[in-house]
Amino acid sequence: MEVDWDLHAVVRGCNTTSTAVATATTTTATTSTSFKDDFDSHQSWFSPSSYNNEQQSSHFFSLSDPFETRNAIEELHELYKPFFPKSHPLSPKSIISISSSSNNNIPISSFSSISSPREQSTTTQFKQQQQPQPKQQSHAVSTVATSNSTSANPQASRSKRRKNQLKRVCQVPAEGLSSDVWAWRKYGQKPIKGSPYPRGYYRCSSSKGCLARKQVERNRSDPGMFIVTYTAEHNHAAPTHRNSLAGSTRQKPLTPTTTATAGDSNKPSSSSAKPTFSSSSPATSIEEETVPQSTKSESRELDLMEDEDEDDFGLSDVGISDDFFVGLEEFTSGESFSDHFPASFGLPLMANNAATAAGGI
DNA sequence: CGGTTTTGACCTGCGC
DNA sequence: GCGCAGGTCAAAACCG
Repeated sequence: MEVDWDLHAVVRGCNTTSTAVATATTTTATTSTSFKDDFDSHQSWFSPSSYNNEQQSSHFFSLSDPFETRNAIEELHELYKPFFPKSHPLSPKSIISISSSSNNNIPISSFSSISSPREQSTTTQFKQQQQPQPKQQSHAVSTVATSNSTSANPQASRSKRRKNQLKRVCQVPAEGLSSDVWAWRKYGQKPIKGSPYPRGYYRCSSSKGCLARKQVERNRSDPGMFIVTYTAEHNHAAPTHRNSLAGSTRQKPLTPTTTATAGDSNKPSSSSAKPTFSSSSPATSIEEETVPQSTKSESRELDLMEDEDEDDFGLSDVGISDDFFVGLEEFTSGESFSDHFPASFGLPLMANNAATAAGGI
């Protein structure tokens, strides 16, 4: 369907620093739990072929390229930013906040400084491609920024789920997913119409009361990329460690699931995702694999983020405490983390979380 | 034992 | 008002 453009839009927002964004999307996030299979087969996920009309070189996003990794990570950071405490101004670059319906042009900030020329170029292209935006946006966008509207009451939230919810959409390479600091618990998965990949629904497991939610979906046009949509903010500091890994690893050797994804029911897919990857941590999946490389970039991002303004995204509503950041700083400052983890938050856990997040994949 | 993942069903929002 | 699709819930199974 028309979804594709949505994705593009999203991508654009994430990858680009530039502003124009947002036209995008509502349909944002797509998740897929079972990417693993795909990943295995796809070495070049990062290749933004979709971005550049598929003309671009496949390595555009190759892990080997520092820039690319960095980008991915950056994106992640950005995503999280919104959910971070005020103390950390985040740069919105990759995040597309969906705010009022009518806003087609959301200024995205300044992350550009970091972005490599390449990115920009791609971005531009995107814009062009995306221009035609169907009405969907209108509704997607409709989600307003009332930050937590849903949050306080689960019930309430449910009723208004689609209505006024602040969503931040970002496209991230598998790597990026891994960089999620938060612990996410998957509570659902659904096949999305028009998309071969299922969307995974995650909620923050760090705190019971936390309303933060995340949707992970694979980018149809670029299987290597994931579209992550964040809803609501964390009302607590980032977890220092994951609650437990129990169940996280769930591997079913077979996980034939993946196959399904394509279009039909994607249910099974979710299961496959993690296990298969086998990388280091169970929970993690795809993401982990990539993570290591991105490390530095992430730490870097943190710095950047601080400089950035949340306001651009209206992130101010985040309810995270400063403590959270403090902790982050420590991590980031520590070489150990920075070297090994992207850092989105410099937390090792990320990997786990991300994995889950990723989608479970 | 505690937490996560999976999965089907239910509920709600949205478009027509 | 109806139908579709998305989002969430809850039970069962699984894992460390």
